[in-house]
Amino acid sequence: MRKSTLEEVAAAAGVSKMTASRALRGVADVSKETREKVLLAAERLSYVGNRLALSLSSQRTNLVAVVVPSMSNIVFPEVLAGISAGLEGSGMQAVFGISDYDTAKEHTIIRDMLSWQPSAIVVTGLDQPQETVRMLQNAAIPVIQIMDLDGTPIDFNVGLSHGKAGEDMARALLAAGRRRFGYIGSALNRDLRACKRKAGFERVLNENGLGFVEQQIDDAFSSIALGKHLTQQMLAPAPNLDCIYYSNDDMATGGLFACMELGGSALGDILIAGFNGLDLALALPARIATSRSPRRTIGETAGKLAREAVAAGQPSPQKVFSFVPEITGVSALHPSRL
Amino acid sequence: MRKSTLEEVAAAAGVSKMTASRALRGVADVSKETREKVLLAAERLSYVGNRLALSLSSQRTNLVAVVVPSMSNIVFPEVLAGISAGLEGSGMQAVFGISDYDTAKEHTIIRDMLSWQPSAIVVTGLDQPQETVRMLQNAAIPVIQIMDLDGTPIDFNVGLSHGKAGEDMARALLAAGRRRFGYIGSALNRDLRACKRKAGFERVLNENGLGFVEQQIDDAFSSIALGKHLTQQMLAPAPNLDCIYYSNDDMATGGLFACMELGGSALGDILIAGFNGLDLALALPARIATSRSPRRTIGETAGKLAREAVAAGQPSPQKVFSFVPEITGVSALHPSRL
DNA sequence: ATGAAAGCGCTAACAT
DNA sequence: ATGTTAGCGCTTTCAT
Repeated sequence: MRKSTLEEVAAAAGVSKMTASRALRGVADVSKETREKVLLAAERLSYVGNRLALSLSSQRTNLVAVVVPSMSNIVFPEVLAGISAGLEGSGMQAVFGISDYDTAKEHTIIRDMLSWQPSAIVVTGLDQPQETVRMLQNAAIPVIQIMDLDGTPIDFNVGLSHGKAGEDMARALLAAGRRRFGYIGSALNRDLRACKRKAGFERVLNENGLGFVEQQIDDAFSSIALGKHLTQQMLAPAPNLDCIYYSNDDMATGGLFACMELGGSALGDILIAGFNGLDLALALPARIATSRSPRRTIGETAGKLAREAVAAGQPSPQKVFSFVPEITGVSALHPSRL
Repeated sequence: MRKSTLEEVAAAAGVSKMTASRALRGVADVSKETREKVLLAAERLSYVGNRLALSLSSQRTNLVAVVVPSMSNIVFPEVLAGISAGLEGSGMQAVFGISDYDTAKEHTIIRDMLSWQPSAIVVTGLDQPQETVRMLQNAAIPVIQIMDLDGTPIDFNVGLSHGKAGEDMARALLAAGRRRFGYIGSALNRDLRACKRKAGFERVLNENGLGFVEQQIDDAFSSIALGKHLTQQMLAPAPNLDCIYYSNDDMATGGLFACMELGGSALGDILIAGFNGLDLALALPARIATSRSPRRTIGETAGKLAREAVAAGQPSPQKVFSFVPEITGVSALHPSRL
């Protein structure tokens, strides 16, 4: 069965293409009778409009392009769900691409997405290579950079400072009496935001005459299993640690599981600290420290920005939307160790 | 800065639109000199082709529409990543939509996606309402229904039988000596596949003269926190159970955490059984039973099917791709209770 | 190897 | 309230 066109619907309804178009779109100045005739014809032919033609003709799309680095932990899916929610009711459609934390791939994906003439584009982070930035600037649409705040935005910026998140966590842990820190991370060469958190954390340690006593860093992407494995490696020689800072909650959860299996002092004495405030982390049977990243809200804000920037005569005057993650689960050192 | 068009590139290169088009696409019969002139001009104008025009003109898109019910646990993001991977290198682009387990919303989303004239469409499940099925059939493109196998597919079908998954898990648990079962689930009115698993499980229990001793079912969507909460509710009166079957691994993980906090007999004696085989479930500090759904593979298979159905002269002759989830973590009942 | 003409399906702008 | 004309930016087809 061939797809039917507006022309066929119009013919079936005995009106012109234009009248059929207006009736279908619910535009003013179509008599009730005519509208019903057209709607009926469309129904009978199971007509589905062709957005390619619509958008080409009207010079506008309802598309928002979104590029995220990964789908393998729950953080970015939540951002995407937030964007979808922020767009809901606006008639706009998010189109997603996954860069796998690869800047070359990201460039290609952005290029492909731009070729669909989206009305706005959301990209993750502020550290795109120059040629990607140039391409985004040339696109002449609102560019919304999300998650990170540490850098120079092209246009709109919604996120948090990961450097500061690391600093804040370090300060909170120091205030709780922690002094002997380990660090466990992964894929730091690709996950720049995890890097910035680590750098911020280390900055504060250094200011206090401290540093990481132990480090375990792996090239693979973060996962619970990897966090568990690296923690086992770190704790095997029974180092004198009272806290381990992880690159994120997945890794930290693995760390907690490792401690639970080791039992004894590992569990009680070493505070596990992560980042994200995943639902998982909050439901864990033992407390871990974490900073809650407002990823859903970041998505929603980006979605709303996109619709405003497109719909209204004038886009939002506010360019930067800054969030500060809330720190939870920081417990004081066990009295016996003070 | 206005977006430049092919015409402008052609003018800048001193050739016709057609030649520029051929040069840009790398089509045969363009002299090397000319090609380079065009490429240079395109580069200078930072030309990005307009896919709307391309697709309208050529009557084909590189789009694969994908509709999933949710992004709030890791299962569907993994399916999406699989689809992206299965499409990689084909030049095709996946476009995602989220239905929130709402069939009306699903209908609208599918309609919207079809208006972009995708080359294939991937939808979750086999239980779309009739009018949605009709719309899909009228679209005259390959329809790939994923995840579920229990029902009548429109065209291609990639997934597993959830009824059978429930049956198999029940048999495995019975074989391990379990007899007193509880059930904990959520959103069963919307998550039809969880329903089918429960029904299959119950079927086998009934065949063996058994049934669920206790049930806790909530309307909210599944989450670790909800699984934990419902488990606490179920275990508060200390019922005599040796196994709890959960609607999925998120719920089951919450159940395990509840047991860990309760400690004592709850932890050792009650086997927690879920569904999906999440990485999380496999790294947990105590074993839970689960069936590993091959969600990534399902996604990849769907992606490959889409590209084959579109690219090749003839699409895959195989219409149904059936997977059987592997069951792990079923432990025998503690000897003292036999 | 290159170009000109026609048209994809729709809407904007301008009649009537 | 309805219709007509032109054109969105590209590719297809047919010339040359």
